[in-house]
Amino acid sequence: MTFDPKDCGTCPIRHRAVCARCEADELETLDGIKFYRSFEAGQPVIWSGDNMDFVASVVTGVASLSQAMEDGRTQMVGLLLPSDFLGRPGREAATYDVVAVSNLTLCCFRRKPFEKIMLQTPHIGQRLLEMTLDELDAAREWMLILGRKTAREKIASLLTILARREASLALQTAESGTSFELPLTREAMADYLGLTLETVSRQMSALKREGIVLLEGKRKVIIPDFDALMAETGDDADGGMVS
Amino acid sequence: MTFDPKDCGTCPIRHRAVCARCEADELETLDGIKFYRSFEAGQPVIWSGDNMDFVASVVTGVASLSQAMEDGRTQMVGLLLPSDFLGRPGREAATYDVVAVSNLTLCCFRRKPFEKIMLQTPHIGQRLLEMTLDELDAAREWMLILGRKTAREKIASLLTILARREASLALQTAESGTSFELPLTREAMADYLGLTLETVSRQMSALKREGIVLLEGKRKVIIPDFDALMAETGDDADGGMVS
DNA sequence: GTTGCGCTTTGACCCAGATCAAAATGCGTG
DNA sequence: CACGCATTTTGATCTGGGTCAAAGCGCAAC
Repeated sequence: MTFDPKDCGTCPIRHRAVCARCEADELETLDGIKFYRSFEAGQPVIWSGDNMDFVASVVTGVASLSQAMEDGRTQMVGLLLPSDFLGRPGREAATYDVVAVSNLTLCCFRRKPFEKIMLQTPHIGQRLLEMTLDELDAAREWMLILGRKTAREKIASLLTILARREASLALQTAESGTSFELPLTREAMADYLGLTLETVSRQMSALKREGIVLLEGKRKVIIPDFDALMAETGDDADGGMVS
Repeated sequence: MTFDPKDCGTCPIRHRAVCARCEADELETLDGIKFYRSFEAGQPVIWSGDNMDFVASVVTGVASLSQAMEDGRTQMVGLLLPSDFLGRPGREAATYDVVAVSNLTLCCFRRKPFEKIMLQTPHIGQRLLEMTLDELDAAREWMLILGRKTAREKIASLLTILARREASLALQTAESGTSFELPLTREAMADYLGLTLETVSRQMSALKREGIVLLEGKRKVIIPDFDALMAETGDDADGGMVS
């Protein structure tokens, strides 16, 4: 449960180019209230309705936010990768179920002190606004996927989103085919896309059969021709996608 | 095209209880760069990709944000009622198609000056963060609707959302049955819910037939028993919904 | 090795909602 | 009032993805 503080180098609320003036104070103050928590794949981080006395930033691993209906239907509504922010300043209770999709490390800040620091350091609020607006754009892209795309387009869209996000993290751009770790089970993919796991499996098999994606082991996805995958998403050829 | 400045009393970025200190300046400065624009029902406000040199707040009427695929499939991704905010500080181009769903009046601020004022008045940024987080919660609720609900549940959910939002605007709480203006065509409802307009029509007819909603004219919706409608949404009986 | 268990794949069938088509309902206009 | 046009309703049929069921496929533990 102990980590090198530099692990939190990804912490996005610190990434500010401007105003070196208060930068030092800010880091210092945030450092004073931060602590790390780790979760194993599959473990719950918090349940909807629980008291949530911290906010956090993902250091490593993947977490999901999801909403469940009482009959068991589940929809994932957020997928948090390293540098993503979890929690809402000013809110007492968690609004969603948060689960560690893979092994997960969070850099947490106790909520009350964090809110106080936010008032003193406009930067943090500004940065948080940026991030929230980006998340909102991503949510809206996701709404198009859920509402209007076919199962095949949904799968292709998810794969391009994951490929892009992992690529931007590990700034290895694709030259001879992109590849990335698929951290999601079939069921998690289904919950992301509003499908059943059987349909996800069938469409993955179809894409594999057609050579649009290759699977290595069960986790590694290889995309020999990214444009060919893009063509299956239903989006414009150019970068019509947000984020 | 001229409006009484107090029309903008709904302008949400001014609603701040705290800090009377800079309140005066803020209002003054914002007033200096604001102007009004009106649109008739059906008119486009801006197309995705267009240069957007303003941000705005809805004064009266309803606007929609939507995304279209090149084959014509359309998904609404935002529905703006009075007091909602339109546009993104720091972004040059519009990301979505914005259409006036009903007659619409916007209180606009030129983007560049607005961004400058934002830097000077942390309030505005804080308020905008609040609003954006609320919108994100709404978007996530919407994702559950799109991904997991049946057509009937989708319709019921939309009606409760509209009833609630209109009620909160015109603080007339329901005593003997709620009622509200339905500003959306069947097609707009379909685009909101990821359905076809035929399915929307059929489900509306079914709810009408069963007495769960009454229609007066073509715009007025009466809900004799709000709980009965709620029971059709698939959500928990208690206020499990956000916003 | 083999047993057990969770995850994934594949198959057979079904149904909610899409699609295609036509009629009905408004409603502004000459 | 009758015409034209957009919107909505209703009907008939089709189909993509859901549902139910049964194998496969690792892989960790013994």
